[in-house]
Amino acid sequence: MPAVDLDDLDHAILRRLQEDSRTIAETIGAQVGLSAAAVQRRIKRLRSAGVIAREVAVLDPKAVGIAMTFVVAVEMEREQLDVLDTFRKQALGDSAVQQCYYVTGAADFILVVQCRGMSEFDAFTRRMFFQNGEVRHFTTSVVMDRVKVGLALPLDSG
Amino acid sequence: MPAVDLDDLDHAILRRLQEDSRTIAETIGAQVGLSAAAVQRRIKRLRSAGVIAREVAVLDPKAVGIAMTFVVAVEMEREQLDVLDTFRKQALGDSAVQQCYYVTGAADFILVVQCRGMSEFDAFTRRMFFQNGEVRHFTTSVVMDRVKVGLALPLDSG
DNA sequence: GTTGAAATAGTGAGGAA
DNA sequence: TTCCTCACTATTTCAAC
Repeated sequence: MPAVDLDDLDHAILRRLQEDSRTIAETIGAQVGLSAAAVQRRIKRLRSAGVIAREVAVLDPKAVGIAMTFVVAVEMEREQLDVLDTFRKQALGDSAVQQCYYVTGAADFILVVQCRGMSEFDAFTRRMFFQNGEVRHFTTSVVMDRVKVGLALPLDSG
Repeated sequence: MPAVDLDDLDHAILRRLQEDSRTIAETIGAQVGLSAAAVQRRIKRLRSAGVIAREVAVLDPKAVGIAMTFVVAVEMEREQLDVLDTFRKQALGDSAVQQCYYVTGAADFILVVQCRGMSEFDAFTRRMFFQNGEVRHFTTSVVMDRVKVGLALPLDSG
């Protein structure tokens, strides 16, 4: 559902909720100059309109033993619909795959992969790439620093 | 603070909260076999221990007019500490940059960029790459399908 | 230490002026 | 919009395991 018209107050509310979805309506209202009830009304509307797709907890990777992040560019053997779809489903079903994008350019897919260590990533490459006859090539980038990680979207005009 | 020991109940709770942080304690308790109060206590502990880093609203890109996603691999002119740090700060401060990873391999940085359209991305490349004398090269992949997008981490052993 | 039950406090939802 | 009330959820307390 595209094209939901949002005013500056909605933007301000969404900006806050993208930072911390647990911020109570009263606090948001004080910041944007609205009553708590009005803020709640707008949030409810944003939720039912699908602007707020979901509200999730973001975990600290180190705290749950996820030591390593990888960015993998995957090139498929043939760009056939069924081949691509199969890979898509495989990525969706694999818990190590945090993100998967189907892209133009040299690569067909770009994955963000989370693992506890190298051996786990090794097992991942085996089941995801080597076992799959349709993967021509993949290049791995080991993440040394997660400089900026989030799903927040820019709400400003520029 | 790494190394927080979590039992299977914590894992189950976290799995649920990674899906939907608004799930009430009673529902989680019914699923994992715990009272609402016990679940609430564990969630509080997970928050203060930093295992739950944050709780955020995830917006629908289309609903807020973000039509395009790009994955950009950036290669810097020189791998000097100050050059890398400057770029890091620039990425952190730019709202179009949703994610930024400092990586090994051919590229130095990999960015996930959100824009309303091509012209906005064009403006982004100008201010981020062309204006910066230290960027040697960058390759852009246009995202055609966001197959899997999230920040959920695998909590299973394998 | 953790747990469940009950009581208290806090937050959200809906209506009326 | 503000205010008020009601329902729901979270948090604390306490006794027991």
